[in-house]
Amino acid sequence: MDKAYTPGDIERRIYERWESSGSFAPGGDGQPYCIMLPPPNVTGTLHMGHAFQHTLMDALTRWHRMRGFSALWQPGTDHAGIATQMVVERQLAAQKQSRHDLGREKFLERVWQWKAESGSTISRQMRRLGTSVDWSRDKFTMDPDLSRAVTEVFVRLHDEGLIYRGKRLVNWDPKLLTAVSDLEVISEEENGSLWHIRYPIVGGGAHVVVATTRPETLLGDTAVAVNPDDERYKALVGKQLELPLTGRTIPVIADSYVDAAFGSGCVKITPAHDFNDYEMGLRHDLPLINIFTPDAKLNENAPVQYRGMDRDEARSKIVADLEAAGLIEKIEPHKLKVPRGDRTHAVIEPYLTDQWYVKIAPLAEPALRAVEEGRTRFIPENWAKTYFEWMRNIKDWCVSRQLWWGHRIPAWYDEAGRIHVGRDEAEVRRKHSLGDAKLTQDPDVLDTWFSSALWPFSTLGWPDTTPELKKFYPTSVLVTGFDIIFFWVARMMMMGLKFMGDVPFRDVYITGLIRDEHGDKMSKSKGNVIDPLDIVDGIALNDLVAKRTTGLMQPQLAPGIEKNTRKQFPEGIAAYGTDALRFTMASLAGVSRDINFHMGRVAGYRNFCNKLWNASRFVLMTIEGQGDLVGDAELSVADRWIVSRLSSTLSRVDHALKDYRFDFATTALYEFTWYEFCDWYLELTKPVLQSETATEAQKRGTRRTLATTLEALLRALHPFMPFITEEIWQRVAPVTAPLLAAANFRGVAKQPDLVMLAPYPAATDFASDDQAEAEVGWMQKFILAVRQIRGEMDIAPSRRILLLLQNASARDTELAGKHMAWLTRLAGLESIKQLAPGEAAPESATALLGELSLLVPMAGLIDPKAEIERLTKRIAKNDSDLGKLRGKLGNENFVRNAPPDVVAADRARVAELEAQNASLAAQLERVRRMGGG
RNA sequence: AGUCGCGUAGCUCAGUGGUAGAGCACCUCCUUGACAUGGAGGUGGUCGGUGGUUCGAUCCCACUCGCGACUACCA
Repeated sequence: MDKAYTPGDIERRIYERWESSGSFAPGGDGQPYCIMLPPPNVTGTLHMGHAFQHTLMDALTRWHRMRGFSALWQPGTDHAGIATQMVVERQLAAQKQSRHDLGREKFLERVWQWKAESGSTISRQMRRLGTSVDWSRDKFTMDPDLSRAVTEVFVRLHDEGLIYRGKRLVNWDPKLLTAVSDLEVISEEENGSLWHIRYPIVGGGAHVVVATTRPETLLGDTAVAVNPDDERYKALVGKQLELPLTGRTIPVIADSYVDAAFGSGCVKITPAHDFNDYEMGLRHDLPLINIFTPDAKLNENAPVQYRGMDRDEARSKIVADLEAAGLIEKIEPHKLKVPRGDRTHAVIEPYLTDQWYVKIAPLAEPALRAVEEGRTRFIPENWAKTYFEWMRNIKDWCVSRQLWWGHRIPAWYDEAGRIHVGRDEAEVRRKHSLGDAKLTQDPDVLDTWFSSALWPFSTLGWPDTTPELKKFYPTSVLVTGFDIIFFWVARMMMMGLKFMGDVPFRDVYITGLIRDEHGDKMSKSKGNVIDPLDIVDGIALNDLVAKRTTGLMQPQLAPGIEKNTRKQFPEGIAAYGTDALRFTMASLAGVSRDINFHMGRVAGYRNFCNKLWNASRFVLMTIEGQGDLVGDAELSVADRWIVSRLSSTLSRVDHALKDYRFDFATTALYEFTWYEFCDWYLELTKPVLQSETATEAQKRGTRRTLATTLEALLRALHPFMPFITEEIWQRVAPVTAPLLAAANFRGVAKQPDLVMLAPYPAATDFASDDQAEAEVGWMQKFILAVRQIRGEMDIAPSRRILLLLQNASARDTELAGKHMAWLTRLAGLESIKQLAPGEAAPESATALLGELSLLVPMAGLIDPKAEIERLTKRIAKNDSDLGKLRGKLGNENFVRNAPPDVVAADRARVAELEAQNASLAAQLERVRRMGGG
């Protein structure tokens, strides 16, 4: 094995082996376990959020697979209607073409072609991350079978009256020329103005003032509203006003929606261009005057001088004309929330159109109940509240989009304009006895999320009753971000309950959102995006700069981005490998909502990979050529200790993973590997293996423990770092195979070829050993105490020192004698000498281990001043602790009310500290007499 | 306005009704036969503030300050 772990070539080779062996498909007849991959956009690329979530899903899948579950991780991609169509339209625009130049059919061909070209990018990236999805079941939302499910759902919902067509105000994107759902509208505060406009009262000479943020919509006003209780305007209700610039008159109406305290207390009402006004219009039977074309230019309902103007241009002109007419009272700066399309950022226009809607209340109710009753569980459970909040206030879902890329709505119009819904044209004709009447299919497509909502069952073969559907639905867990609870999770719940009669998943694990190291969202315009594969493979600084500064929407940001990038990554990014990235991701997966990503963390786990690699190198070097591991073997206390520690680690991991605490699981494994296996156990094996007096059975016991512990550790780490564990395991497994076979381990006579198919180690596979833990614990404290003296006294590691034991108990004497070889080796001792009771000790630096004093003679080794300082510090620390404890014990309420064991523990602690301080004080006095003074 | 979350070491974060933890950073010593992507030791915190409950609060409760997210609405 090489001296350092180099991930690059190993990873590709191993993935290829896994995939070609068919090991990703659910095998065996174990309990089903299923995760649905949230389908990424087919033309997208993998970002940090994917890397994060996919790591967690892969860890869960591999963990269950190794535990004998029949585990399916279902992959697939989403057609992402708007996003994908926009990409292709942009490509066309570069050639000065629009989709209309091509026509629907040709345009769709282009999109399919683009899908074919770029669709493999994301799956290639997923493979690099070790993703163990069942590629043989890969799905795309517009595959024929999934499209069939979409049509089926639409038709059934329509037949039940849960899908209807209606004319009402929708969120209209004038750039895309399509309706979008409420969720696709992002409202953010922007600076605007509040225009106060005078509306003359008919026949009076007086006027009322209305305040508006959208003066151009004045042309569509059909009333002015006041609060019915507003004394100022009571007399005005029912009167007519002159609507400026239009020659129309409009009534003053009273409606309690109006807040008398805001502005002048008079509101202009434009029912065709504002959601609240629309509602008010319905209440008061007001006419609707639509003044916009679909691309938000003024139409023929506007006075002729404004027709054809863009809404912004019209605003300026109208304000100027009002001003000229003396009808502007004032203009104030005003902050307002501007609704924009989440894809186009165009200002969304409430617009009156015919659209298809899903009647949501009857679907939401069971979905709400399922979570209330715990049939689906949110983790962390707080997210259930967010879900409830939305589901209780949910509004009908506009599902039609005036796009071309997507699932065509299965509705046909006859020449009389009647609508017929059916699975296909033939069925429609049959069902409605339409003969060969001329039928035209609805040109619209469905919201992308409509098909996504069916994902948990459409991918498993619904509407057919397939074996997979029976086996894997409901799925085990959904892993996703909180940003799509409404878009996706809630809708899957509704559709799953409606069409499968059961929840789509038992658990919903909501992950945090990956941000940059400052907590900022990663975005192209901030220039802080990191491509996960650049962490895996590394990237040179100049390439990184180029990647971050090309294709910017605002090219003027490039210099700043370049500067920050060069500052943050002066050397570019090193090739840390997939396992380091994955371990980092898992270690970040706690309960918090925002996750700040630090490259330093990855470097740390890259080092961890290297540590594991080198520990394995040591184990293999130690074992190879040293004979058969099967045979008489005697386990040392260290051997029994590491096995016991492994057992308790595995128990921690098991609990952590059952709670989706990937951070705890990785910490447990990291601590065991580095701090127990490497720092202690490997060092403890050396004196045994190099000993001239140890028996062959003792050496075999240690070699065997080294091998089996490492082998189990590799299996335990595998869900988190699949590549390095597979690579090392391939070398270790042949060594341990005969042992496992001899023990008929877990009834598995034959070891599998891959660690990914090996059984996950269980805590119960390894013996707990309290006695070994106690003895090794004693040794550790002994060694640490000596090291502390060495460290603080700056004694070179190469310098062997003499250690004197004073006041040793029988047990101290026994353990010190029994473990002499370990103690001298790990503490860097020349020898250990036990002082007889009453025997005088030379001037020494002291450490205490309970009653036992460890003395390091100072002569020629230690500066008395340093020892005085050290002792003084220890005593001061003890005094401070003693002060607190005595205060506590002096409070009779504490002694009376606290649990007896707590009181007893504190008393014991006081006694111990007092004894220590007495001993330390005496020592201090002696050192002072000797050198200090 | 409503809902939710956060405030713990220089940084990023765990955590607990009973002696404050990790990683990174920092300081000292060390190339010793797995590993300098390493080893040994160390410095560093009134756990945002105030009050309450309790024998005891960083933890539970109330209030408060600061930060953030989401939902709705703002003429």
